[in-house]
Amino acid sequence: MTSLSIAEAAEQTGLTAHTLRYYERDGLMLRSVERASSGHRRYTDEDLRWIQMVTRLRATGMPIRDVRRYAALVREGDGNEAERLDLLLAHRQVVEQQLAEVTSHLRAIDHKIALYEHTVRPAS
Amino acid sequence: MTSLSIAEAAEQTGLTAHTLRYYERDGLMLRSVERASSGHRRYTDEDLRWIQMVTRLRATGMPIRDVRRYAALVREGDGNEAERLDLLLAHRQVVEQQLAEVTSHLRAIDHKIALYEHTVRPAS
DNA sequence: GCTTGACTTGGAGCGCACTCGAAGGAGTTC
DNA sequence: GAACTCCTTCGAGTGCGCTCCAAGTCAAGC
Repeated sequence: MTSLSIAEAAEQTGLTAHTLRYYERDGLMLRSVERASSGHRRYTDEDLRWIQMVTRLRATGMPIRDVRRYAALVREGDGNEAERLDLLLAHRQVVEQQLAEVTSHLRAIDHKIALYEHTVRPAS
Repeated sequence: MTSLSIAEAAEQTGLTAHTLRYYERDGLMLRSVERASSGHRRYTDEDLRWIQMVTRLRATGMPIRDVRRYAALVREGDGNEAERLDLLLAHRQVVEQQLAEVTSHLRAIDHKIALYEHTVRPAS
């Protein structure tokens, strides 16, 4: 099991060291990240996998507070899988709705683009 | 040609009156909205169509400052269609990339959901 | 003429998600 | 042992996009 410094974890996850510390103190991690004798953080593979999940939730627009709720459920351990599922399903629905909305707005913008392409290169 | 009060325009566009005023003072409108003798704003159909375009750009994640740039180009009048096209094409590319990213993250989340569904209802 | 309600302005405030700065400690390199 | 680098914490600052407030104006109804 490798364990990484915060800078290495930052590089691996694509987040900044600042953000990793921020996530930890904001309750988004499953537990406090382990420390070397120097007090420096040491990230395990498990930490990295969790951060990846957090990244996915964030990248799909889940607010920090909901990620925190989800983390709390996972932290509690077995028995609340139904709640976790509810949370993820609700999120999924929001995301799909947003995708549909953005897609439809994008189509309208595409129409505008087509008009401008006609104006700019009338031959086409 | 109808002309609407700010409250009516807000209802029509789905924005708040606050936001409509904010857009105007932040340079997102094509020109100052006309006023009744009382000083109250009167929105024309043209205003509403423009606000719809702004809404589409915003809903697809275009930052206010870019909407302002686009508004400035349209305000300038004929002759800069190529620039407007560039701006929209650049935006379009960003949006498509984001859609792809969100979609891929969502698929990963769906895997997680499938796992939980298995835990919660093992029979399925 | 008084009240009511919709509107006006300028400017302050807010929620979110970071992002950064200052001051200091530990470990490595010469 | 001095310099350098990487890390620590606490707390403040930033950028975005609204969102709201206070004080005032105007038109209509009673």
